[in-house]
Amino acid sequence: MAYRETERTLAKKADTRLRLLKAARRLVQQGGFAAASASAVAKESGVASGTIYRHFPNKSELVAEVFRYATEREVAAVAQACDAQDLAQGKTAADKLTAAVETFAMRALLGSQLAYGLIAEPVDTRVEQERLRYRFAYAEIFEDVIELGIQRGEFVAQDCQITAAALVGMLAESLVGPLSPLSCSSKDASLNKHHEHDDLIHSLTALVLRAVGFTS
Amino acid sequence: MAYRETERTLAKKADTRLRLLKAARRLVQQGGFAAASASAVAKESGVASGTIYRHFPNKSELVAEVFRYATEREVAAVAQACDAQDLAQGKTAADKLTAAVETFAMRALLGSQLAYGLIAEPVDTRVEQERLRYRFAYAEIFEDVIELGIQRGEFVAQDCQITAAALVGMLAESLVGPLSPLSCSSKDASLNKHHEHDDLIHSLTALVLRAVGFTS
DNA sequence: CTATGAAATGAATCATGGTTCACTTATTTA
DNA sequence: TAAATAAGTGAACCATGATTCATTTCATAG
Repeated sequence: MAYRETERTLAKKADTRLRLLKAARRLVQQGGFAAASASAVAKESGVASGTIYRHFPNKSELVAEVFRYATEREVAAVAQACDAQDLAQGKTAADKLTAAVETFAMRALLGSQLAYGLIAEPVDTRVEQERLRYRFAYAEIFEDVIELGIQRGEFVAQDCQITAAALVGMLAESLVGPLSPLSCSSKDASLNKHHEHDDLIHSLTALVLRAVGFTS
Repeated sequence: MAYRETERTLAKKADTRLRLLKAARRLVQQGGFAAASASAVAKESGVASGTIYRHFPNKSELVAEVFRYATEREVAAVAQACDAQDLAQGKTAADKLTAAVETFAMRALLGSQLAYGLIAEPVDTRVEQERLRYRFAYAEIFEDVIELGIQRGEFVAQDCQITAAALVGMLAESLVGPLSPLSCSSKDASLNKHHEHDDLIHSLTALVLRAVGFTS
């Protein structure tokens, strides 16, 4: 015999795989999923196009993994912001919901290209599956908070699932959808951006609180 | 000289063009825009694929025209439902908004494949432009009603544009989005469909009224 | 050094679906 | 009927981008 996988070779393989994923992510962050063609990913990570298929069964799986990874970060951030509003410290369900919306919105506004990719950009069926989970994940966070708010008498009684889905759609449309102030936005050079962002976020939190029937 | 366009030839030409549009629409209603490939449209309307290009500069324009036509019907229906709630007859802005939401929702639920195509299905850039107008058109209807409601003291003061966009996203997501009760829906055979539809619509109207800060 | 298994290469190939165009058919007027 | 003009045809063509695979390079162990 004469060959066996060793730590070193294994590490190198893992490294190449990771390089591919990171290159793809970089491309998505810059130009959306459309910019992450197989050859572009290969070039960006400094390997040949065929190499992709040594590490992934097909391009969709590579992209799906990028999507999943990016997604988990986003959802985790929102969940964390939500959990950080500790009821024991006198915080309310409304505080939790507000934190969730603010976090979602802030992150979407800052990484707008990524947000567009995750939320709105046309993707193939395989990746659309991941997006489905992604939206469900958000909806579940909202659902839990809304349920909590109802139990605590902060929010009006309602079908939490429908409201949660509606909130996801609401945020998606107003933050990255075609009607978003961003995509419609003029030429301004990020001077008033902060103001605009803050205004938008305030409007959205107010809107969401009203939607769940929060009565201050 | 020896040839001139006459009424008959002109009519025949218009007829073929119309046949193409109708065939395309039929395909979209059944299987979304994905089902309306050039050759499918040609086959469905009983002509050769090349004929399409005698009547449209390219496929996108044909599809865009189908989209625009379908869209105008939808928007008109909502606008009309809205206008039908005559303030002089003691109706309120809330009545108008409710009618708009109900109409939007009902139509989306009944023609779900078309709704999916108009609202959510991935389409090419040219058609995406039409979708932009489509969403704007809805948003404008909502915006006007919200403004009216604020003036009349029915709704809370708010940024009407943001709310309007958010409402569009809300309806889109809960009616045809991946989280829609429909796409998640089980196997049920349209027996309880009506109930489900009604429940969903009631939830949505209530949600929307809360969102605009309507206080009954 | 050499045999062996795996990773990398990248030009060639495939798949999909829109678009072209040389040619045929239809309609109209002299 | 002939000339003129336009509509219709559909196989060939093209563009895009994923995928394959014969070949080469690399790492390991005897």
